[in-house]
Formats: sequence, C-alpha cells, structure tokens
Amino acid sequence: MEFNEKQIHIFEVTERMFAENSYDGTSIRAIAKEAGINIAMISYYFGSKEKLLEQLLNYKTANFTIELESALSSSDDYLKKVDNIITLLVRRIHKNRRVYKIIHFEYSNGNRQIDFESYLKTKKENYSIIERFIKNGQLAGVFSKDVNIPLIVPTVLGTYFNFYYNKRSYEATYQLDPNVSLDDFVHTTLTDHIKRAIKALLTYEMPIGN
Amino acid sequence: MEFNEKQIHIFEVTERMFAENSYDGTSIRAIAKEAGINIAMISYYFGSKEKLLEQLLNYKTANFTIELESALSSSDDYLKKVDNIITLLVRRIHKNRRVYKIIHFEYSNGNRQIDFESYLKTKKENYSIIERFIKNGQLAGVFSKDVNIPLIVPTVLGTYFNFYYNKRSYEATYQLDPNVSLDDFVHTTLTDHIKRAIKALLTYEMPIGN
DNA sequence: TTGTTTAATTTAAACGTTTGTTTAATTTTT
DNA sequence: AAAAATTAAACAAACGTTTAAATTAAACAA
Repeated sequence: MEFNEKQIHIFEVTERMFAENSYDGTSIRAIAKEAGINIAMISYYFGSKEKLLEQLLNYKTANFTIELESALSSSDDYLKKVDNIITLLVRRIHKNRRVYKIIHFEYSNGNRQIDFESYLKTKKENYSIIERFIKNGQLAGVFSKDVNIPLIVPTVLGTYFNFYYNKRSYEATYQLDPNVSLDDFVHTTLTDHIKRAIKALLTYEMPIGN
Repeated sequence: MEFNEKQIHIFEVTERMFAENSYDGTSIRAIAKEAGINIAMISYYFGSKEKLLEQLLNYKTANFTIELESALSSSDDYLKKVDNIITLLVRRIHKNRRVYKIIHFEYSNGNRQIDFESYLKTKKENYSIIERFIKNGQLAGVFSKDVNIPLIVPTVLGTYFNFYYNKRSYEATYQLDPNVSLDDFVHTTLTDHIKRAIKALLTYEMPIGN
C-alpha cells in the first residue's frame, strides 16, 4: 500500500486520538478538525471509519521486522545479546506504544474483524528468531533448559505496558523524579530492570525440591 | 457505599461490556437491554453514564486488599513465599481482569477525572507490604540487593496482561492446546513462568563486568 | 507558451441513526 | 396514603456517511 502525505498525516492524528480516547470515543469530525481537513475526506481517502482503522494498523505495523538479525550476528556473548535484543524491543514498543495500545484494546477483542495477517506473520517471524537464539544458548550451556520460551517476550513487553498503562497511579505511588522524562526513565531504569529480569530468568536453575 | 442487588447486577453487565467494547463503545441502551432494565434506571440509580463508570470502578476495586499478610506470615522460606504471593496476585488479576482493563484504558488517560483515591491508597498499602518483604529477604541474604523493587509487580501483572491483551495473536502464533482452558493455562503454565521469572530476578547476581 | 478538457480534490450541507438524558405518567412497594 | 421503582416517550446533540456542487491540478492539443 502506498499513501500520500495527507493520508499519512491523517494516520498520525488518528493514531494519537484512537490511543487516547479509543475508537468509539473519537469521532471523524474530531479527527478532521485536528488534521485540518473536511470530514468527507476520510471517506474519500479510506472509505469509512472502520477501514481507516484497518489501514492505520497495517500502515503502522508494516515495519515491525526489527533488526533482530543484526543484533544477534555480533560477536557478543549470549548475555550481552540478550541486552541487545531487549534494548531493541523496548525502543520499538516505546516508539510505537500508541498503535500497540490500539491493538490491545480494539483488535484483541475477537469481535472486530480486521485484515491483519501481515502483523501476525511478522510476529511469528520475530518469535522464530528469538526461539532459535535461546535454543542455541541452551545447547551452549548458557541458558537454562526449562524456560517457557513463548512467554519471554510477553514478560518484556508486559513490563513496559503495565508501567505505561498504570503511569498515572505509578507516579502517585512511587513519586518519580519529575526531572527525569518519560523517555529517559524508559530507556534507562525500566530497560535495565527488564534486562536483569530476562537474563536472570534465562540462567535460573530451580533449587532442588521445586 | 451500599448497593442493592439490581445495582450490582448492572455493575456486572456494565463491567463486561465496558471491558469488551470500551466506555464509548457501549451505549446505556445496550447495557439496559443486556441487564433487562429500562434505560432510565441507570440515571435513576447512578445519575449518569460517567457516574456509573466511577461507581463501578470503586465498587469493583473495593476488595483489592488481598490476603498478602497471611501469605507472608507462614513458616515457608523466602522463595516459597514468593510463590505464594504470585499465586495470590495472578488469581486476583485474572478474576478481576475486566475491571483492570477498564482502568488501563479509561482511567490511565489523564483526561478522565474519576474519584479513585481509595484505589490508589490500596495500591500503596499492597506495595508497602511487598517492599518490606523483599527488604527483609535482602537483609537475610536470600534476595539480591540491586533489584528495582517498584518494577517487580509491574513485571508480574504485565506478563499476565500482555498475554491477555494479545490472546488473539498469541493463539495464532503458538497454537495453544485447545483442550486446555484459559483458566487452566493461567493458573498453571503462566503462573509457573511468572514465579520462575520473579524468583530468578530476586536471586540474580550480576556477572562481573556488567 | 496558450486555452480547453478531463480528472482529482475539497467543500458545505443534508441524510437517517444513535447517543445520553429528562420528563411525566404509571405501577409496585412500603 | 406516601414513597419508591419502573415505564414509554420525547429532547437536543452528535454520530458516520453520502451527495452534489465548487475548486484545484493534470493532461493535452494548439
């Protein structure tokens, strides 16, 4: 799919508004006003509001084949490669947090039918790369053998999004340093925590009796 | 706040519909139809749709003071207590996953003003209990000293919710055993994974050079 | 370059529905 | 007889979508 500048601008505005106020909480009039266009342009360009959502999701997730391969082809050791992967993952989900939020709330419901095959395909490919890396690490004796591999990425992404979705109460509970921006916190403290958790998980050997 | 049977029934219906179709995606007519009542009853009982949301959240989160104390006062060792806490946490969030989803979307937006002080207070109390437990474990030499304590619960909850919010693509990617119910999977495989991750994180000592 | 024609874009206005809320009358309970 | 609960009907406002006219851009022949 090719989109012109105006369509991409509508995508940017729509992504922000859908993420903040949900699909049904955002009227096409509000989108048009924010984007500086006439409401009829949305039907003209995308056909309907629902098709706008579908094309938005496919456009925004089209480049989700992250550079995992290059991160894994370095000469670093296994634990350093884990760090590299997590740095990449957190950077991507933080950059794309809004479209992820839309997916979590509008697509995860089975009740919306969206053509989203390309997203699922990319997800499978990314998982295969990570799975192979971990299995190699297990064969090399670095990683523990009884790890639930499919649940590792959910732990990485979940930690980030649970922080993001609870930012409001998180700030109230822990009084974050107001001089540290969200971006800084995510790419330092939060990323370090996730790196630590995953490296620990991958190298953990159950104490006897468990 | 005291609510009669009819109000509680409306809460149950509303919770499910708000979680599935969002606040703005659920009309009070749809709620009334599903609950078998007249639409005017919602204004009569709750004042407005927005006040229904507020009272729903407060009602559904009123009992979030989980039995952490009892789980920590047992004679189990520290690692077994971690297991106990996680079992409790996962049970609670799974049981209350719908209201959590509403909170994640409708409240995490700063733009909705809901009186939710009691929820924040409970959260702080629960965190204090967990913080004290971990610090005791650190003093006892069981837990590592350089753990980010405020981010531990986000990792527990986040793993669960990332699975829940991506269930649709998760199933497509990993072909879950269709004979294992969601409840079973959560309380066995998923809970075990989280237990392992947190115990590993709490006992992990960074290799030299990191 | 010109003027002319065709296509693409943009607009304001209107369409029928659905929205949350309120009213006033009715029924049920106390 | 008084209070509480329930109902159908109506309200204006907002919704997604479509229409037909107006404007702009592109293509083309001279």
